[in-house]
Amino acid sequence: MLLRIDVNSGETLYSQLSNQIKYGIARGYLVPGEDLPSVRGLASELGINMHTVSKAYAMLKEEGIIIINRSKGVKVSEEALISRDDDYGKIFDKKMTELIAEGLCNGYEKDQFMHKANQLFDEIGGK
Amino acid sequence: MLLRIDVNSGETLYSQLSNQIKYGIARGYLVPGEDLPSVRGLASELGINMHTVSKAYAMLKEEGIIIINRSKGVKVSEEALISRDDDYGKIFDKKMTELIAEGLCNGYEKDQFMHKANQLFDEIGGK
DNA sequence: CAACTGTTATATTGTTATTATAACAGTTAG
DNA sequence: CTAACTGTTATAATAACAATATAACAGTTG
Repeated sequence: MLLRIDVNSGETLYSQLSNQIKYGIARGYLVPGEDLPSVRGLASELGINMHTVSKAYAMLKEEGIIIINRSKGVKVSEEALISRDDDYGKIFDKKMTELIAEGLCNGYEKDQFMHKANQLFDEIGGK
Repeated sequence: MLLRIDVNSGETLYSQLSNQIKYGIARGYLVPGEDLPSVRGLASELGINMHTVSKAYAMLKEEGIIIINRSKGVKVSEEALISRDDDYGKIFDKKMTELIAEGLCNGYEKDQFMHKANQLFDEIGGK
């Protein structure tokens, strides 16, 4: 899977990486069990520091999305698409509430929100 | 409207403020045309610095959500709930795509996403 | 043993967040 | 007119964070 980062996006590099990997899994570009590049390999490929990649991986590991083995490497968790963390519910609620509130302040009513969600799910290929 | 900030949340103070004001508008706690506290007043009330409040207000002004008058003060824009910024469409798409991808990685399928969105819209009182 | 894994440690640089003062310019009430 | 209020601008200090750079450590594998 192709990963790209933009140093001028305002978003931190590790956050960009983390988000793109999540998107890749959601989209099916990355499948559970699949190996991910090594921290050194990916850092070299992207032209960034090893620790920046390591931090992105650590965050994904914290969410249970990837599995890190100290000597074997990194792979997508077999349960990457399965609900497992109850604490995530609150985080998800907060994020969605923020998106809804901000959307409403920009003229996105419920109908439009739902329509856009449908559209994006279709693009991603979610069930 | 009651505003609260948490210095240990990880989220920046100005971002917390901005999000809460957006939520207040979406929820109807703040109505278009309504006056907002002065930068000094709100800073004092919250126990934070004037410039932190000013930054939050500047961001909301940038989004067209509030109106700032150098000598009269700050109020919610009359068009706070009306679509006006075409550039926001891309930002909204990106944010929702991130939420969908992350949700899928945590076991939130389309059905659950839609159900949660419906529920939160009901709570907020969106049409 | 050599080459690879992720991890840990230490240090440096640059940016951002937050606070602190102070001054400026426009508006409004007394 | 003055005093008290607006937001804005400037400058500075501190702390935290992001990113980089080296280096070493401890497992695993060919």
